[in-house]
Amino acid sequence: MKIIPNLSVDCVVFGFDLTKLNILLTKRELRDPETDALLFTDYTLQGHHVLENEDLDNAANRVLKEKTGLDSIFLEQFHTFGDTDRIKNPKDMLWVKNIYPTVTNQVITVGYYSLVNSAKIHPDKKHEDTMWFPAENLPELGFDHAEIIDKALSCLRIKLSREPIGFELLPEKFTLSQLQILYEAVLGRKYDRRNFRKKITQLKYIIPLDEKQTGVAHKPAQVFIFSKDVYERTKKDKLGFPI
Amino acid sequence: MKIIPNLSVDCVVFGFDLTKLNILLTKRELRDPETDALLFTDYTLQGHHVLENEDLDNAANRVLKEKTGLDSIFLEQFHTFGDTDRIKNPKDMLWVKNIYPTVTNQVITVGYYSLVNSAKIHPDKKHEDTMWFPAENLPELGFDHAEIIDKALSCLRIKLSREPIGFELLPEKFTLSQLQILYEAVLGRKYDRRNFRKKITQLKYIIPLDEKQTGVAHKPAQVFIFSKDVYERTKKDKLGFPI
DNA sequence: TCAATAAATGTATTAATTACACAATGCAAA
DNA sequence: TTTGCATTGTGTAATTAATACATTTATTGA
Repeated sequence: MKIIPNLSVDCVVFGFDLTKLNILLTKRELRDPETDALLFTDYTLQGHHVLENEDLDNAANRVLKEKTGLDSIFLEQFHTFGDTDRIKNPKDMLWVKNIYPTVTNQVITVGYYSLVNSAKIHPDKKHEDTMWFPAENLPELGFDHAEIIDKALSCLRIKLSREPIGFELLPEKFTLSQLQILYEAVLGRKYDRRNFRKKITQLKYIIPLDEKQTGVAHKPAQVFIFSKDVYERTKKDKLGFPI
Repeated sequence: MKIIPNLSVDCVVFGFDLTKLNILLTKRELRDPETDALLFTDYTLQGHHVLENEDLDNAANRVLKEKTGLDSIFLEQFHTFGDTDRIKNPKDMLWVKNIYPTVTNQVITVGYYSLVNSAKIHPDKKHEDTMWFPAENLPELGFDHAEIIDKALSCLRIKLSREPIGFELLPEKFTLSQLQILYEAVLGRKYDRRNFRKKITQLKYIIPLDEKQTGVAHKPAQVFIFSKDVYERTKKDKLGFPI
């Protein structure tokens, strides 16, 4: 399959480990082709060129599948980055010249973000250079990926404050505290415990189970599930979080 | 300047005529190259391929300038359409074959919407095929432009409900009724007159002038202006730290 | 001067948001 | 077995925002 040289997708994979928001990044190294000396190392998003005759959304799904092993996860297109000087940093220009010498210097990239429960991505031999970083504390990034991540996060915030997509970041069964920590981590603010629970428990699509948390050294919490089904049917009762 | 054959921008130009929301469309005709018989006619958005070495945002601005004469108006990227079967309607395939025989059949297009006060676009000899249609009552559209318009409108609604961008659609001086009609037209719902005014008049960045509407056959309304300046400053105030 | 039109205005009701503190549970360590 | 620790689970009052609703006023044109 031939790539389309001037078009790529980049995926910002957000993960939540029940504590904080993380972003999946892949280590990039450039070595001198002659001396093998390490020229630089940094981290990048999961991206790849779109293939000829491939839908854009499929390209994003393919990249995710290849880089994380995950299939059919939440994926949302958020912005397309098309400045001609996107690749302007000397290290990036060097990298492109070495790795993709055939690629035009004007590549536009379509940004997607996806939401996964971090536990689902195991540290994998095949992808040992790919790992989670706290969204609050990212390493040095390549290309314009810092900008792409900023935009992804601000789009995610708007989306999360309007639609119940946070469950994509949680295990199927979760506690209300976990849900609250998730909202706080993504939206970057705190909520009052009782007010948060009051709001959540009046949503019919967040359903309490007859089941408790196990293996914790304190009072175990009740566990809940999110019903997409009930949500779709009752979309009228809206979820709105003031940011 | 050479075009990039697989990349275009399409602009959904929204206009408001103090009554309803309109969309600017350009008539498209295809005639048989031999008999000159009219094969079909419909309407399309303002779009064009991106040029080599042109920033995406610049391409959108260029298209607007070319098609409407307008410069530096509100322009917002909202979605990129990249399905391989975007052009699947027989009439569109025929059109591409006739008009752009060199263009690959896989073109992705980046959607922008822009907001203008309709009065600013005069019916112009140079662009007599370009005209306004009520957003509620559009003619037959080419390509996937109906889908693009739907998405543009839903993105505009989200944006308008979060940020004061409606003023881009109004003349500099406007009345509160005009503003209300605008919000109703875009968001597709009605507001109570007194409640709407109560809400608006407590915003510091919507400033009453010592001036009244003239030439109307009823009690003239007070006129207001929007101060982007005040808005930017008061927005920042919200981010202050409590002591 | 009258009719028509849209502007301007206030109050009461309901709903949503915010602020706030302590007892109960289960595990782990002593 | 007792005690300490960590976290869950809960209610009420105060504030703010959203909603519903009707009459008088200024201007133009007939």
